[in-house]
Amino acid sequence: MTTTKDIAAQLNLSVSTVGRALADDQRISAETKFRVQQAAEELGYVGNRAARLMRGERSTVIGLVVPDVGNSFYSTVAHALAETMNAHKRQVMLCETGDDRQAELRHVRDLAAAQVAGVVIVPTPKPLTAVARLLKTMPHVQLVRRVPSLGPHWFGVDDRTVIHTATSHLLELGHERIGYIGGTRDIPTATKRLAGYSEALAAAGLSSDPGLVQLGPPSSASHGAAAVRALRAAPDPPTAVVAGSLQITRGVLDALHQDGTQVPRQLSVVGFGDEPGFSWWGPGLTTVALPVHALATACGVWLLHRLEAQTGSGSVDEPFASVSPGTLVLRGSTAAPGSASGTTRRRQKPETPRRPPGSERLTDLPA
Amino acid sequence: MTTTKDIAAQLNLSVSTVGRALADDQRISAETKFRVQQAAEELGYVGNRAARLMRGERSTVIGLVVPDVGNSFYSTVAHALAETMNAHKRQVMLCETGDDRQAELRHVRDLAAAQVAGVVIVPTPKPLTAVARLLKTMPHVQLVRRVPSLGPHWFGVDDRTVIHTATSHLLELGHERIGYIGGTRDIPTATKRLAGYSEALAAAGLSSDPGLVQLGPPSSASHGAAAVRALRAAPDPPTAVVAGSLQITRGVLDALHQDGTQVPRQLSVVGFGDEPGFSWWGPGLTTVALPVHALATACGVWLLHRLEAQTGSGSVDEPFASVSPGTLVLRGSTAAPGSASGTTRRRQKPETPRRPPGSERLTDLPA
DNA sequence: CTGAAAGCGCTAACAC
DNA sequence: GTGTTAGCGCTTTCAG
Repeated sequence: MTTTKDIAAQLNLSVSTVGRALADDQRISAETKFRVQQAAEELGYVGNRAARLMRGERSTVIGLVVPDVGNSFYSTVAHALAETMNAHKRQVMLCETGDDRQAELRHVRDLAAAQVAGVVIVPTPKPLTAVARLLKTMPHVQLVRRVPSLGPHWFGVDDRTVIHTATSHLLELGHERIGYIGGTRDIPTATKRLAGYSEALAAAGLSSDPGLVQLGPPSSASHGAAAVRALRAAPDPPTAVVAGSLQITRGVLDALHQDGTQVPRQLSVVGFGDEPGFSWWGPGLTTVALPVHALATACGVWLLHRLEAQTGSGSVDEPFASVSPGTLVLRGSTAAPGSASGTTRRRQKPETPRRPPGSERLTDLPA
Repeated sequence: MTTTKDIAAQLNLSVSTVGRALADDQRISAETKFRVQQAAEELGYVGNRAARLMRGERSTVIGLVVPDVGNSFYSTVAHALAETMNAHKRQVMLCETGDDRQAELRHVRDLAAAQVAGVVIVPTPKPLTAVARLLKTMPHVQLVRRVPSLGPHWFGVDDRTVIHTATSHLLELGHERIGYIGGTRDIPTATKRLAGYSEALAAAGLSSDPGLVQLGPPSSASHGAAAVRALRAAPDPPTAVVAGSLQITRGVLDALHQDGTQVPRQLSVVGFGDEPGFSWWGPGLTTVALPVHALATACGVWLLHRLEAQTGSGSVDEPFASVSPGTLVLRGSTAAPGSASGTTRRRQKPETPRRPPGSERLTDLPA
């Protein structure tokens, strides 16, 4: 590795002159600057970030802590953040927790050791207290999931409303036995979603039947598959189901496809999140689309703003939270229970598409 | 930020004693060690990586340079690598190029400045020469795409064979007019894939009709959509198409779904890569599955091995290249041209699934 | 067993 | 316009 010293030696200059020349300092003669640039290029000089960091310069690295980038939800987040940070000459350090608290702690500790400028974190359900302590020492925002102990700054979706809307849609179609497949109650997000479901039922004057609720790991497609089969196999099966996470949706779709279940005739389905392929599934999946990319971008921009503001007057530290409503995308997987259309219509008959292309209806949710 | 100095002051010790205690050095008394550990915990001490780096310690960070993590192909790569590095207490720095050479250079320069231990890179089509120069100074491997100027180490798939097999499958079914939708020739990978297509045709004694080949940006779904529509609209349209990239496959599927094209009756389709959802598309997509996760993991493991070997005798630097064959997954989207089954069979009739679940045939390709 | 000192690469005072 | 010096936090001689 070439250093400023090397290039100083080669040109018979002092290191400081070289440093100043590279920093384009006013008081260095144009000629010296040129010679230095030349030599630097020639020797393949690359400034040493570690040294600069030690001198107190702020790092340009942002930590991103997510459960799993393999999950397309989080890969979208990673992409959006990388994009945003890239535009501001910053780097992203990728950390996967696999929803394991120990792994989360290790990563946050590493980020602290690396002196990162800031952190965007999708926390595990119940982070260790050490994580909270460490995060206090660096600017950070929570994304999607929100754990109060980690701080007030958060960007996410309105989970309660999202599932409420999904459930209400089915209620409006006339369904009375609506199943819900979601994450376990230890995850705050999952609790809110479950509440949205229950409240929608309550608002319609229906009592919620515990037999219609299946909770399990939210990041597991197999939970979704098993749960929808369990619901269908029950003595008094639901006429519709709401999926409470992206992976659960995947599992449900796979199971129904494999079992040859007729949707929406035998069962109406509302998904969570909108992925490439959800529109081709059976009659097209009615689902709640979430503005993941926009959310992550907003989160990144906010963090950047905070970092820059912090450099000046350190007063822009007021708690901030942002919620995005989802968007209900109406496709073919939902219909009135036992409806005529559901029984007579051939599912996905290619000659006569149910709707012309691009005619999907989008319904904005109330904030 | 607490430093060793702070904790030394608090305990009336010297920094060196504290350092040794934290490093669990032999010659420090158990009691002193304990007190130091205590104080460190209490003050929330986190070792400063930058300082250690300056002392010549190797970084634990690995750079990952990809076109776009939003692309599920690369998000799988990122996941696999994060997982692998995580298991070895290493971090991953995520860099997106968007297939832009300037962005690629900036990122590689940043990685060099950060003194990363190694780099896994999916290079842009024609990297700037500065990128090659920089990469020479650090251990690196190319992934998927291969550019000779960047070095000999590479992990990828056998692109030629993959598309050759896809094409041969259609030829065996009796197709004679087979379209190919791929990436432009400036991308090495795309060139090899095109060669696989041409060679398969040649081997069957068919001359390749330039009108059946549509080249464009490989990461653009809209290219795939436009291309398949163009092929179908041509005076003498193909009876089958092969898609030459993941995003192209997505575009093709979307277009055919929107247009209500009957697959495989009107057109047989072979995809590239296997994604969640490809099995539900229409009659199920016949496609070439690629072992992306395994490939990226192998790549990561190799790099780790190299890094550790390098510490000892620096002789394990022999060129290495690994190719993985794909796996042809046979589903419903391919059939003989104008075949009886294609014309009479109802597409994806749910009551009687074409095949029982899990009965997809997998065909291993020859290496 | 512990302390003092040097130095990694860089920059910001402080000379001249 | 350029050189000298000091010090960021840590490890690692070399002395006690």
